[in-house]
Amino acid sequence: MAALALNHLLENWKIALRQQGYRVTRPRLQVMEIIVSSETPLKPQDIYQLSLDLESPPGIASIYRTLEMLDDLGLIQQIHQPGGCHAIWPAVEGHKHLLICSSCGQMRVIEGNEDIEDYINKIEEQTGYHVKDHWLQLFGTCQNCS
Amino acid sequence: MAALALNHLLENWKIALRQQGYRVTRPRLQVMEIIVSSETPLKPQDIYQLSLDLESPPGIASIYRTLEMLDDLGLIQQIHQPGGCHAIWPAVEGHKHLLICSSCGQMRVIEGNEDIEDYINKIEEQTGYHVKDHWLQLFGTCQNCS
DNA sequence: ATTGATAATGATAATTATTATCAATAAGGG
DNA sequence: CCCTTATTGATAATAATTATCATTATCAAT
Repeated sequence: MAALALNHLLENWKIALRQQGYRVTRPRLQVMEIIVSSETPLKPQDIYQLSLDLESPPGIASIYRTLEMLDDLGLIQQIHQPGGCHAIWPAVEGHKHLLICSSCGQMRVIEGNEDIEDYINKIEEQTGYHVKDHWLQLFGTCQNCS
Repeated sequence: MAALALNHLLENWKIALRQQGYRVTRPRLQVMEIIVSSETPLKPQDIYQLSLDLESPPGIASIYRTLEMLDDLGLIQQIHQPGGCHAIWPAVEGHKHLLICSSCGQMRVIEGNEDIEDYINKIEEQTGYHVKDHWLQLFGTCQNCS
């Protein structure tokens, strides 16, 4: 991330904190700087390890508290990666997609579709990435629950 | 899941175990039955709780060991749900999608696209679900790593 | 069907991750 | 520069997962 955009994001976060009545403290700033400076998604323990290089690192509890605050403010989001979640389901063949009811938890597996392939091809052209796999999950309400 | 399809899946799993030299034991059967009978994705502790209703429930360690085995055999997959992962990233506005390099971990945020909307509309018609949100993540190799 | 080699189990200790507690500290309005 | 009180750090408590090891049970070979 470019340093300018990075500082801009950090300034916006500080403003958001003050607007919601949160104090801008050194431990919070340390955690926020680590997050916005990172090229990759970080877990709480990742942040803790990185913070140990600082002169006066925050306590582990403050890291969790800061993450909870940032989440409440909608300033961070979860990233779902292979190995990251512990809920399991029988494996399905090929590129099926998942449809989950937010109300009752029921899950349906639906056929993958070429519509997505077109989209992925476009992204590969635009970014130079070679896409090998994709996950699509849809969240909503099933007929029973609506 | 219909009882017939359920039993068929379980039989296939037992065959897969034997083919790979794993023994088919009672604790493994108990865990596998709970998984294939479930309407919703289950976490290890969910399975443990459900197993306590059985006459002679497996030990917690056997549940984790069975899950590891099923994962090695490719018979189960992880399901990613809200609150399930702990990796975080600055929140993005709107329906952006994620492009993650499997090699270096670098992540890019890309614009959501109407191509996906068409696909979702089709799914809503087919299933009767009302889709409120979606996640799309693409995994591959960035230009640097390829 | 019985035996025997050994994979697998159960019980539990150890480890790791997260949350709760509370006296001491520091942010920021007045 | 105070004063109020939100926040912190240290650590205890809780929860989840993994490791250990003597005992048990599977299943191939007889």
